[in-house]
Amino acid sequence: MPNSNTRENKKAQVRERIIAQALKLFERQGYERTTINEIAVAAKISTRTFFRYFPSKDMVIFPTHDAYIAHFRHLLKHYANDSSPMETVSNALRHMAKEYMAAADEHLRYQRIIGSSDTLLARSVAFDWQWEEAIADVWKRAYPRTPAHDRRAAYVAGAIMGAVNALTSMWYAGGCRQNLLKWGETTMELLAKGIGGDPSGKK
Amino acid sequence: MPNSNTRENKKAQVRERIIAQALKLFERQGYERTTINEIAVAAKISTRTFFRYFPSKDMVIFPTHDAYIAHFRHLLKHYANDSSPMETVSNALRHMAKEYMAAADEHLRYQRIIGSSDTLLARSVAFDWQWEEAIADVWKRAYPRTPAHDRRAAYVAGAIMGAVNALTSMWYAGGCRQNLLKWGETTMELLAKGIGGDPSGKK
DNA sequence: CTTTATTATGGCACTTAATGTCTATTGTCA
DNA sequence: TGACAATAGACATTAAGTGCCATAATAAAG
Repeated sequence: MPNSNTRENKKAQVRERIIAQALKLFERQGYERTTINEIAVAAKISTRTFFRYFPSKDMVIFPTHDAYIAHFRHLLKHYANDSSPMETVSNALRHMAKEYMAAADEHLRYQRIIGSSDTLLARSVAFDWQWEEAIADVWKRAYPRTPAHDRRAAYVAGAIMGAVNALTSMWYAGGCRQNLLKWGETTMELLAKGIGGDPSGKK
Repeated sequence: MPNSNTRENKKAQVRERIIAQALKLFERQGYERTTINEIAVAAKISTRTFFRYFPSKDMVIFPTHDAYIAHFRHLLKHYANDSSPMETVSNALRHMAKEYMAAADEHLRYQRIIGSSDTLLARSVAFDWQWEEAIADVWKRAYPRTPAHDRRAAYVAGAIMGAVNALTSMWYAGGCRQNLLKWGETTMELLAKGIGGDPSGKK
């Protein structure tokens, strides 16, 4: 008997099976109309076991979000020595945009499910706050820690993430076919130069 | 027999009673640990009747949000003839900031409850999208309807709402004691001039 | 290879949110 | 007053989520 079927291996398999079956069901019949029991049957486990792998139904959809945020924080660190906070964040976002475009199909699949349920939509926003926090930290590290600077860091991070969210939701709406990277650069440029101007003439 | 105690009147009374009792319970023992049954008992109705007044537990907290958004849209219309979209939105937000400060206690009360529950926190963000949409509409109306302009409208609205959210959440965190209006003006100025600059020297 | 300790799983009962159905009540109007 | 529609309550049901205990699978030790 080979050691290959060790406990962790098996657990990972079950986990993947739950996710795969759940996504299939969500796509076919909608998130709300899929019961945990159905998922359990499809994944050949008991409903009780489902809750040993995921704390709730919605968390089947967000298993990788923490990893994404960690990755983003890592990128911010990598670009930390760039000329300005704005450059650091821009470069990290550029990097993420490329990766998102490379895995567009998978992102689109998840986003279709999330977009079809108010519950999931609301949950997904909660994750965005962590991105915002990561961006704010860049500004906080770049300037002396005064209340005014910290406030500014929060405004700036909020504005960037607000724009990025608007950006990505349009990208998703268009089936991830547009050039996210280009849109992102336009957006960051807009934020850097100020949003008050008149766009006529250019573009 | 006076028309005063008509059906609608009675319904409104029950509705207010539910809200008042629910808020009291939420504050005392937390949102999650308060059951609908407890609310029903406190409001002297059956649990079934609760759901005739509110579609779900969380909607007891957001009964006025739609009204706020309608009010905001009205203000945007009122300032629509200002020199630029940015001015229109700034003025409307200034107006809202003053009103928020005037009713700080009530806002703080609600925010305390919302902030204590992930569910409510996630839900409240869903309402913000409507504000964002209203802002985007101002830009869309101001410029010819091309995809590029519409995208720009979405970025700008996202950035403004992102910054405003960061702003208000700090205001709430500080117990609504700071000058929201002043913070708001600083923020809008920052967005207008561009967030890429170096804040050193000023402030 | 057998025994023992550890850990995952399944079954069961229970709580709570939410919804449908049926019945009783209560205002409203002729 | 009596008929009608709106409203509330009681009861049953589905589904999410949790605690508890018995058991099956696995790893470690003898």
